[in-house]
Amino acid sequence: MAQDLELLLHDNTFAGYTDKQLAIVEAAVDVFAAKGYANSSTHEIAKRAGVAEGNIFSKFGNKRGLLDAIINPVLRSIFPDMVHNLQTDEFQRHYTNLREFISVLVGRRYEFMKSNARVMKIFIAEVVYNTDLRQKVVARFPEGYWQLLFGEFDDLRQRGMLVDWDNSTVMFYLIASAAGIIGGAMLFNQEIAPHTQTQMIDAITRALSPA
Amino acid sequence: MAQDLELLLHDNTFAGYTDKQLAIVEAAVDVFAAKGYANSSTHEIAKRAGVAEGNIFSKFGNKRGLLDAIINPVLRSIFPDMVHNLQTDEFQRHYTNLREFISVLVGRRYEFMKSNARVMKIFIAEVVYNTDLRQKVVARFPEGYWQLLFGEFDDLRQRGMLVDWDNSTVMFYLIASAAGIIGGAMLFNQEIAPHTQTQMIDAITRALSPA
Amino acid sequence: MAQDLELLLHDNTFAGYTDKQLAIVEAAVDVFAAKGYANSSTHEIAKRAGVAEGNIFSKFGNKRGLLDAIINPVLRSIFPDMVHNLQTDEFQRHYTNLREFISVLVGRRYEFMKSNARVMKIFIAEVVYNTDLRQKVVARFPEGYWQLLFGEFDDLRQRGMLVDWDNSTVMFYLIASAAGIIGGAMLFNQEIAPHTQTQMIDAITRALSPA
Amino acid sequence: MAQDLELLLHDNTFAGYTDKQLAIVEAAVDVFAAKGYANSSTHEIAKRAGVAEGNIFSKFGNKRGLLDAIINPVLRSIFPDMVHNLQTDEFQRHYTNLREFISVLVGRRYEFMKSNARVMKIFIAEVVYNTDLRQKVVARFPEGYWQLLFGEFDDLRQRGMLVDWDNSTVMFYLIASAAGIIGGAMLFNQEIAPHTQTQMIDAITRALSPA
DNA sequence: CATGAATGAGCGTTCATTCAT
DNA sequence: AATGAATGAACGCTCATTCAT
Repeated sequence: MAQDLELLLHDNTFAGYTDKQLAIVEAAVDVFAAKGYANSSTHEIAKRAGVAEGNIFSKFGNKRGLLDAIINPVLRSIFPDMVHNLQTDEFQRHYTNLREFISVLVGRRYEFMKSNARVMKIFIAEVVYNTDLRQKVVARFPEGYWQLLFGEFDDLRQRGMLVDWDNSTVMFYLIASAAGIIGGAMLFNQEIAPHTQTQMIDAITRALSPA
Repeated sequence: MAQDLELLLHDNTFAGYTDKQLAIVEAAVDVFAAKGYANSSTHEIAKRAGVAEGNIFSKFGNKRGLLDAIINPVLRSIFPDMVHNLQTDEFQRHYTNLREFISVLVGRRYEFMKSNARVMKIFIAEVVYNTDLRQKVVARFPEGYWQLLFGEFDDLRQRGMLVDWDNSTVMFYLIASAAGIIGGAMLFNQEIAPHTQTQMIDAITRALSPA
Repeated sequence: MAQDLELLLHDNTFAGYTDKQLAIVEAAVDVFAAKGYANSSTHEIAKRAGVAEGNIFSKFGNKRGLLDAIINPVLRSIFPDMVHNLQTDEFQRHYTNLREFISVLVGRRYEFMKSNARVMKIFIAEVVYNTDLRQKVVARFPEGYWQLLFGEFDDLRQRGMLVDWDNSTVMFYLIASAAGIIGGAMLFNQEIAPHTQTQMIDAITRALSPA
Repeated sequence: MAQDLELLLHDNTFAGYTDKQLAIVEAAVDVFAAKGYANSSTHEIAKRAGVAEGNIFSKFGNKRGLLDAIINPVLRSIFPDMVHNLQTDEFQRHYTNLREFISVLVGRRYEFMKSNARVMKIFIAEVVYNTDLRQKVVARFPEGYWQLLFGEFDDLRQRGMLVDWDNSTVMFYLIASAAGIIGGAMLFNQEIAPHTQTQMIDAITRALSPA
């Protein structure tokens, strides 16, 4: 939990929360991740948080509001406000090769997910049945982001370092295989050893290299 | 649904079902896939099936029994009884190269999943929170299966066609990336065009080829 | 069961019953006695009888009708049609002493109850909550019966063999203590050994003898 | 009801109950006694108590818990914790004759049952079908209790005041006939007039006196 | 007569939510 | 803000009863 909360606490969502309210969020993350949102009761969450059930509703309005309070920071964190990062972060530098590029993109996401496994599980379970949320995720990537990312692809391809596919197909393979690898590991509660991480990134790199 | 039922009807699980009982299964697949098992009510399923609610319980015992009736055929179909298939099927032939091997293994699963998208969604959602079911899936792969699969890996590796990793790491990448690709497509209700299928299999092949 | 049925079969209620219908009655006696009428299901009775559930309703109308078919013979048997017995049976002879009188009255009822333990249990449980049935029981004892019984009491009292109480009080003690003794034994599924039977009858005799 | 509650309120089981929770117990005693536990619905109990049905379950867990809350005080009251009462109460004094002894033992129970008729009815009906509860009743009489009671019997017998039977047979007659008398009275909702009480105790005394 | 699939009212129970304290 | 008793709609489920075969 400490890890999960560490992340959530960096989000301004939780500024001004009382100790009890934070305890509710902590407990909710535990319970939602263990049994799924629909199978969790506000009674159990309140008990685990050591507070009265009413507190959940005075702060979060309803059970759904509590879920949103957990999910929204994920939306903001894993898909950080791309507009602000455009000039900095992932695209400010020039990658000398495909492997370095993949390593940064995937590695960063893996670190995040590893540190926030329970919150991520809640988020993903919600995304599966929630079309609105799915569209919100897509909406977090503004036009400009794709331009920069695809620009990076184009650059690598011109230098003969990237397979000759549609940019969107490249992106799909990158996201899908990385998500499969990370999700698979999480499903069995296992970390990916550093050596294996290297192997995985090597493999994705080969996959996206020209034939 | 037509597609889903087509599959399920080939499974002997549904032999002897009355029309109403089949209608319940059809409706349940619809509702479970749309809202998740926990958020679905037997009342809604019965209404959609045009049937009295009691029928669900006289046939399936309880709500969970209805889920099992949907899930068990998946277990039998996507992970067929490997013990009996050892000499036949996927391992009877000799693959001339890695790509052919991957193409058969992955392609076959993709076809199945595409035809049974809703049932698969139900199955996967259940696996995430159900440790028992996860172990059942694992148990469907007996020792002998791994020996044959890994023997195939060893053979390909000796012929210089497979990356020099642990067999289990190879397998993990293969399953995880394929699952990510197929799951990602299903999440957005999209088929993978034949051309893209080729690209994906090419990519996985490169990923698992020696450096 | 054999014993219970032996009794019930002597009642003309069961004349013309098919084998299946008799099997239903047998099964119902078992189940009602074990779990109580309200906690027994027609499904279980039908299963135990090896017949389809519908048979219960085509023969007995409803579940209550099945209970009545079991209870009515008890009403007729344990409280036999007193009018017909007036000249015969219990009051035709002259008892030489109180003990002999009690021995016949109580002994006969005990034998009946021992042979029909399960049916009696069903009957008693029903009587507790069923005012109508209670009144039916009372109604089985016509005016003439009391006259004869109380006449017997008066006779014994005049001969100095019976306590100087109201006849109705004598009767109450007689019935209540005998019922308590027999019921207590049945509650723990135990027979009363012949030696103990003698002791009990001796005791009741002393209880009702003049001080 | 007032009477019943008077008793139950003296039991610490009901300390800390809210008004509504007490109303539930009151209503449950009414309904259970009138129709039997199995035929009573929580809906009816809640309605009669003027309370939402959910309150039953938040306080008592389930319907059975409500029955237990009614039954347990009976267990504690009618069969008080004998271990602690060994030196006091019924056995501390020396009875000068059998009648006095019976009068205390039976009279005390009769007073209790008369004041708690409905609760007793519920208790007895439950005992008939509940083997566990029957054993609990038996378990409330520890070894030491029997020793004292049988010691009292032995003492009376040596003084020529008690019939020459097994102690357990004496006890059985005592309990069974008293229970039959009290139960019979309760079955027809009638009190036993003081004069009749005297007669009954006299009768039991004679029954257990030497021939 | 016999069957058992089908029905649906009613049950015990859960739980998000409200609100007086 | 904090409490938890109270609420009642909705749930999964049971079971007496019906009826087409």
